[in-house]
Amino acid sequence: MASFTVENYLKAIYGLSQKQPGGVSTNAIAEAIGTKAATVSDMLKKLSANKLIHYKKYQGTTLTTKGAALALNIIRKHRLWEVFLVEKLDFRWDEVHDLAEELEHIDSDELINRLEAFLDNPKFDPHGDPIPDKSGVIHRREQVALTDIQVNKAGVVTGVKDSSKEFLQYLDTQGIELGNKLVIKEVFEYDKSRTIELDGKAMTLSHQVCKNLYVKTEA
Amino acid sequence: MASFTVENYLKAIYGLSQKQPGGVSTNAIAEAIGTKAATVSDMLKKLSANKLIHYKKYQGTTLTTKGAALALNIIRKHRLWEVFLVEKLDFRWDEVHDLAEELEHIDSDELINRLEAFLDNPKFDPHGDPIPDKSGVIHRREQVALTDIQVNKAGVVTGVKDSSKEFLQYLDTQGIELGNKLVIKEVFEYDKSRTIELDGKAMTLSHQVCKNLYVKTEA
DNA sequence: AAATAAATTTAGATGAGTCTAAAAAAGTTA
DNA sequence: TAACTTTTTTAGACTCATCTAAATTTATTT
Repeated sequence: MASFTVENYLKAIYGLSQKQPGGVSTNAIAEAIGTKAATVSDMLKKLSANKLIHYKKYQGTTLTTKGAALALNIIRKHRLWEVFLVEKLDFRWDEVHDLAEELEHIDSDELINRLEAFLDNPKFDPHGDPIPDKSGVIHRREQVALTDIQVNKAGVVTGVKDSSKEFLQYLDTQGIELGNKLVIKEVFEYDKSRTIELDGKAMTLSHQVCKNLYVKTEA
Repeated sequence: MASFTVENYLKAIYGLSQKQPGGVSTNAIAEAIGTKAATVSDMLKKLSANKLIHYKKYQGTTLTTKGAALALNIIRKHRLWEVFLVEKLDFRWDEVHDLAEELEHIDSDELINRLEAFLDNPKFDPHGDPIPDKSGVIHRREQVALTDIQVNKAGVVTGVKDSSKEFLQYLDTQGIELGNKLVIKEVFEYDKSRTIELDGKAMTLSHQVCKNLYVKTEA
């Protein structure tokens, strides 16, 4: 079995390669994991020897099929545990990340499959991120950032791009949560802020907020 | 926070000191943990330096108040997770030990307290072992081994002394589970086996089985 | 293209937890 | 009590994941 540490590297590489397709840089991994580039360099050699990544010195790295499968399984576990924490133990969506980071390393497919069934086979985690199925397949939702839809278009809040505690708590203060229906009422070119109507209430959201909020529009 | 390894040492020392009061020997710990005496010796020095155990070279060891509190918290987590696995995820009582060994190291009192509430504050785990409360207090049940009750006495099965997979599976084959009512019908002095009546069915249990089955008798 | 800057890798060291082999202490037996 | 056995500890070495400092490669700028 991959160690705790190896799992974290694979997860980090997966996450970074999603954000910016192409090889992932050593420095980026170091920053994501909170370690030094030298340490990452060492580890990349080891991961490569284990056929978990494709790696050529100075060239950046990508996951192999095997590495990606492991990463997806960790993400699957992370997201299912998050659902458990929110749905069953009443944690808030901004509280569950760190706990899920621990729980995701519990090593048992049987456990996670039963947990999935117990949770009624959820397809998305509390932040709207899709949960990979047993084979590692992710069904992505068609969703766009609030910045990408037109005035008078309506949509349903389906997820967040930034799932930091700070952003989630900000959304809470505004009463914005997954499933809310909203309509873009006006776009201010000056600062790219938008006014929206959410559950009948009007409010203004900054460009930064709109960039990080995903909605599904009706056709 | 105590490391995974330190937690396992404390748990092992706690368990061994319950079985045989007095100091716990280095060899016993080594066997319990599946490591070598030399390794344990090293670790005992470290635990002692951290004031988790009382330790004098060649003398055996006991937990300090601090060490015992940590051990009890781990046992609390272990047993609550076992309840979760059996009650919510439908694992059998012989399947949950190893998973709970992993889950018990998840580091969050908030998590475990919420889990406890979610499980309706169970007082015993699936093997009948008592669950320490938030302060580490264990409410022991008055129970005795089947070997210690007289012919014609009745009792309710409340726990097992041996919670090995093998013993639990044997009990399953005999249809014996926690909560069953039974009466001792006869004791054979020859091999100390007993015949009992359980849910109306007569059966014979060996001395070894009787030693490892706890019952609560009516007054 | 040469010089400079940034990113990456190598080299050598550290701490945690483990091991084997050997030494020392405690316990047992003749 | 002397000899032997068992238990425990010490000594020295190994692996994993990390670090800092220095060297190397790649990228950028003039």
